[in-house]
Amino acid sequence: MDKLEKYFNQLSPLKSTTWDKVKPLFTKTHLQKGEHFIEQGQLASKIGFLESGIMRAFYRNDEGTEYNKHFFIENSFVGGYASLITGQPNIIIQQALSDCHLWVADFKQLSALYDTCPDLERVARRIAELYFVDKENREIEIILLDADKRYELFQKRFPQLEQLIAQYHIASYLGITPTQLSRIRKKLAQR
Amino acid sequence: MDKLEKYFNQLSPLKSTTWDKVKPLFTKTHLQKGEHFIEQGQLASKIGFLESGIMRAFYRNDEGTEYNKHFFIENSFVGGYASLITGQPNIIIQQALSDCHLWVADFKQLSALYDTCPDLERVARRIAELYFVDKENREIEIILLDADKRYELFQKRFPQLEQLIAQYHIASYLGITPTQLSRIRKKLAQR
DNA sequence: CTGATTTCTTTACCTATGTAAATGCTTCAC
DNA sequence: GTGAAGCATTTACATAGGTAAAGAAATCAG
Repeated sequence: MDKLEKYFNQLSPLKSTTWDKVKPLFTKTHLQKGEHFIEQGQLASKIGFLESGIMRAFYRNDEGTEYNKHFFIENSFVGGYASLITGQPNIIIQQALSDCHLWVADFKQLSALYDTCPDLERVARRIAELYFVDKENREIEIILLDADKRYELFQKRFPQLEQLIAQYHIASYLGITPTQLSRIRKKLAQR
Repeated sequence: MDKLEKYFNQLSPLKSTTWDKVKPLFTKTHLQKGEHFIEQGQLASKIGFLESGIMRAFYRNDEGTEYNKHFFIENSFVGGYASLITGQPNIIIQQALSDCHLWVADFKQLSALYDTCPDLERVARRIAELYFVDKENREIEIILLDADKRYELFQKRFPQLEQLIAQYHIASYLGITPTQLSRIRKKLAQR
């Protein structure tokens, strides 16, 4: 769990006494390819730190249309963040796209430490802030860039990923159909 | 500045000693219709609380295409949030769409209080978290809903706004052209 | 009130992307 | 290695939405 400690510390240094309280809350977990970390409709309760593997977060509407909101690679937090924060039922499914190793903690226990460990709450604040900035950029990309450009951005942002996951997952992340992604790939290959 | 105090407190209660430190950082400001609160390219330094009026946050790319990311109505924070957080130059312009009354503070002075006032940092955390949830929902809407549905959502979310601002601002918020919005309005009127 | 300016709508045409179905191509279990 | 299942590509057609320009309506300055 060195990776987790490093991740925390680069956001904002944690006192060792805080880390001593945080550490025991996390237990090692394994997810097999295809398994879900969190389901739609339930209240989120746990937070995970992805040490290795690939996961996706996706939304599925009533008609069964899926949209891949995000891919997680190593050194990312997973969990129904919005549900944890708002206490509303979770609407985002998270699934392992490969075998995954995670450290998992109960979010209530973790956030209960905010009262006595302001340095931990600071980390939480920074995470929320950075997540927001991330989303803001993505929003602009979605609105202002066409799918060709978003595809190129995806390739830059997740260089390794394209080889490891299915095309239709990438298409869903880009907000288009596999058909359209195939057309785009053809066009780019011809240049 | 009662509204500001109320706003803080409903996110997470502030100690009165904290409020005593926060309050003097804010000074009253007026923006005329059309004035900018923050420009593209500069480092954000101030944060404002919109007491009355309407503002918009928009992105403008190299070709001059604008995208209205957000409308602010009374009781909202304005300011180059991403720039304040990351220290990178601001890319989002914020402009008054009507005469506006704001309370404005220097963000560095405000965030410097986090060290001594954990209750203030908690408010900051909650704001960041809620902003994130907001963006997450908007992302899903943009990808999965067509413009007709997004328009109806806009009308529900900002009931008063449609009368007060130009159609092309709404179109830009929806990520479409005024032409398309006009078509949608025509279609909806015929039902 | 009147002319000028801005905004909204309409039209004609074009492009990106969706849908559905057929065809290949991989991969994986056995 | 072989067959089945899943995946990617292609094709034909349909639709949402863009662009440009013109016309209609609303707003504003004097």
